[in-house]
Amino acid sequence: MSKIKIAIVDDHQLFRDGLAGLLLKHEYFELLASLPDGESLLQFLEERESPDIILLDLTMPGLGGFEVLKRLKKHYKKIRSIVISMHEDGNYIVKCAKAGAYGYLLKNADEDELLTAIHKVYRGERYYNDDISARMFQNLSLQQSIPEKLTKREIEVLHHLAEGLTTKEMAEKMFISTRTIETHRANMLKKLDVKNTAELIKRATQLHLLS
Amino acid sequence: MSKIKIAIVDDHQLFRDGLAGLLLKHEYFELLASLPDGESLLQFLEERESPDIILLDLTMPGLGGFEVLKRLKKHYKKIRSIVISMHEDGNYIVKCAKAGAYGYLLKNADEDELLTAIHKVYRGERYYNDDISARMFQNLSLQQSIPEKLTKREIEVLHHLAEGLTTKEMAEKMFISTRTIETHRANMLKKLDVKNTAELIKRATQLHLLS
DNA sequence: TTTTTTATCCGTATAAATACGGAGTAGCGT
DNA sequence: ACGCTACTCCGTATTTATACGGATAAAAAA
Repeated sequence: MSKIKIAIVDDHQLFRDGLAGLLLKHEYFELLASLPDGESLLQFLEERESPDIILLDLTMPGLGGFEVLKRLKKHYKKIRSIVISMHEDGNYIVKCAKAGAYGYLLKNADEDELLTAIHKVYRGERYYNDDISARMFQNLSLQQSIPEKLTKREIEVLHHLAEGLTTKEMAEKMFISTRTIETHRANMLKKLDVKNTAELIKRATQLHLLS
Repeated sequence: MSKIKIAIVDDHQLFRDGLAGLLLKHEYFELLASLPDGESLLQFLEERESPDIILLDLTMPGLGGFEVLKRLKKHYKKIRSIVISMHEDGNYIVKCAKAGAYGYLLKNADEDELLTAIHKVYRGERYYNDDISARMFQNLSLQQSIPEKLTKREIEVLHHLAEGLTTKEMAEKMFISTRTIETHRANMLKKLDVKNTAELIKRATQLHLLS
């Protein structure tokens, strides 16, 4: 029975070493490469043999994890990636799934979970544990609740709102009529399906519109 | 010259192994123990020799990192802890510093940074990199802006506010007068030093009062 | 070129929030 | 026992937000 060929891509050596140490303990894995960034991976893939699975960090200097996922999806369809990331936010998880990731683990996943994920993905299945799935669904549910995006001006008003400005103060600051501000506010309430400004600010925070 | 005696405490074996592998590469470190939780550490300290430095995770089942820090501060004054955590939030960093941590690293710290931290802390200095320090100061700055805590009732009103309820609706839901709600709202505006409800919700979110 | 979207502004009206002041009572801390 | 805090509720007033409807013009998309 052939070994599962794996490559690790993570800019933190500490973490790569830990992963490598674990993988080397199991004889049905073959560690092809342990690489510090996306560029190294792409170069490796051009010159050497392809792994079955890539264990991929997201936040790396230069070519980031998302970009790597997209390139793999486009040019190396047979390679399946499992993202191993610090980010728990549903945004990241959804973005990874869309970019072609076969699985998503947090960096605090334990050995059993990692092994399970690798085997499932190797078989062509997806791996997302219950917690990760819940975050993904919660994020998708949040995104679904926005039928429409906010416009540039609305975003600007939103930021001023969050700073505590009144409609009158915003109008003065933006050199437009209070009525215009009123319209922008009303439109945002409708778009984000909220009752008032308090709920608007909360929803906007959840949707990362106030960063 | 004696070796620096180190213990690792982290519930994730992957991470412990990575750390251990790195430490064993350097001959001026002596790895006394690699332990999965706080209870194991305390037991180890009772029966075996004390390390100079503990590399300590925060989020562990059973006895958590904060509790461990406090116990160490109280009973093992000579042992210095460096927290190594996933949490980037200033709240955690400040809480660790207060609980007695000598240093704080994120789990994505690289080898050089880890070594620097260990050496500095071994000399009795603190180790917080620029980014960690900035988050700490930002958090302290936020906390300083609250001269007073919110009361139980105020928190309850705050949550309802964030759900979009009006003063009238909250009064009905909480079986109290609208005037009472008005007083709670006014008090919160004063306590958190904000101008209106929009800014209140934003500030409350920053202060993690709406989790 | 046409249609849609975005940004602008209006009249009129009601609801809600904020602000100034005040007060009584129960529970908690010293 | 006393003082303080938290919670309760009030009168009066102004400011602000929200809601219903409407409109024009420029820019972008189809």
